[in-house]
Amino acid sequence: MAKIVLVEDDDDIREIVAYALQGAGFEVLGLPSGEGLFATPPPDLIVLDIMLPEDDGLTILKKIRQNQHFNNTPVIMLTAKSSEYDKVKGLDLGADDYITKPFGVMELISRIKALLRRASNVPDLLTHEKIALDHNKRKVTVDNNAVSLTFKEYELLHYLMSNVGLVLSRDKIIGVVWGYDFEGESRTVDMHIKFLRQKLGMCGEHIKTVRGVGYKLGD
Amino acid sequence: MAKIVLVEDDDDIREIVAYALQGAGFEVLGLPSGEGLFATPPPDLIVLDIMLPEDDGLTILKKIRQNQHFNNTPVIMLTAKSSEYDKVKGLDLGADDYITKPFGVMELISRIKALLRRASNVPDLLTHEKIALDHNKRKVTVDNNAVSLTFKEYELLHYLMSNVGLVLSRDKIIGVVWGYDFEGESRTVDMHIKFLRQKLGMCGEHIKTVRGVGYKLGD
DNA sequence: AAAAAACTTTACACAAACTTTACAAAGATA
DNA sequence: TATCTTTGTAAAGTTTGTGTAAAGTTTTTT
Repeated sequence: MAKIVLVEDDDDIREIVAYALQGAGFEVLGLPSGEGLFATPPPDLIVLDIMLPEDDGLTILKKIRQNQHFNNTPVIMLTAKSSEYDKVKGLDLGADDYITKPFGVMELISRIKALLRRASNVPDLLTHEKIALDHNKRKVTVDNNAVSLTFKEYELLHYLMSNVGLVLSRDKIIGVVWGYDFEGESRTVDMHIKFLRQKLGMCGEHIKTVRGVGYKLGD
Repeated sequence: MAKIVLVEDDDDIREIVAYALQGAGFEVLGLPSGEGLFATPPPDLIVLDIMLPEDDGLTILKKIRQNQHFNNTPVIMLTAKSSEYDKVKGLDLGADDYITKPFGVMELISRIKALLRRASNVPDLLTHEKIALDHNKRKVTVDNNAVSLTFKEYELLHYLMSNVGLVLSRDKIIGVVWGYDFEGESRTVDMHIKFLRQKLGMCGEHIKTVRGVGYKLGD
């Protein structure tokens, strides 16, 4: 079962949460401070109180992100302040999620599970017909042959493969791939579709034109 | 963070080294003699001057190794004499490493880190193609020939080798290798990639540029 | 204090990636 | 069929990102 380290200075809260997490099937190590956090092998996830006596939570988070062995460990920040500032600051430093006190234990558990799923080194793999896309490696293969794509081509294919069967309008595509501030109206999207179709070889024909609207993959 | 006790009689040296270690993120307790060493819980590591007024360093080391609570604590010996005799004697008694004065502070820090890593039983041998990286010894070889890397070059290569095949964005690289508070936006990362590629010789080409994103090793 | 090493910045060349233009082809409308 | 609209595509034009030399700065060593 997944190992979780819980850093929380308040003894009562720590005990209660630890108990609940154990009840949910996790292996829990509760720590009253960040001390000793790095003394053991990295857990699968860290729950970190933002308000700690010595080193505050953000400092510990920073250390986690700078540590070679811990920097990939997902972190959920626990905070009493719900002010936008703390949220943003925590997220920027690399917290994967945050939750404000008082929080329901069920909510914490479901967020932990979501995060574990997301972070579990199950490679982010999308496939359609003979096309495979590995998002961690940013690598695409057709029938097991590597295909080399440029930045925009890759982003475009990733968007298509994330929405197989759905029609994606030019506007949406431009928004997602080019960014919503993109201006020039022209054949740019079409061009990239063409390049993609070309590079995907016989799989290129799976990208279908929906006249008057946009494009879609499959179906 | 790791607690370190520094036993050194010279006030100046003690202050300077303690300051440097604190700057490196360690919690440091400086002692002018071995007295009081056993009064507190064992630290994560002890730096011990071999030349001390009363009990000399070797005697203290002996006591450390005989003490039930301290005998597993890693010890680095600090010595002015570089004679073989002292080295061997120190090592035989159970010092885990030694370093002769005058020493570079960076060297001390990296040896401390290596020792802490070694003591925390984190396995650390990374290889990729003909590149081998021994994280405990902090040594890199290409096709069994030692390659001498600077601090940042090493950190960068270590990060790459810890994530073979995965694309690492400049942001991530900066975060891990330079620290999240690094500011300057420039060609710094590229420069270090260049140096690395150069030093790795024919293996340099395994570091691949992923245009618009960052770099990756292999695949 | 001087010298060396490590690291960072600047500046610019160049190739890759991206965009536009212009027109051809295909589909829709009447 | 004639006409209008939308999409495909080749080729030319523009922008952007990366590589790298060289100079500048900081840190470490002598």
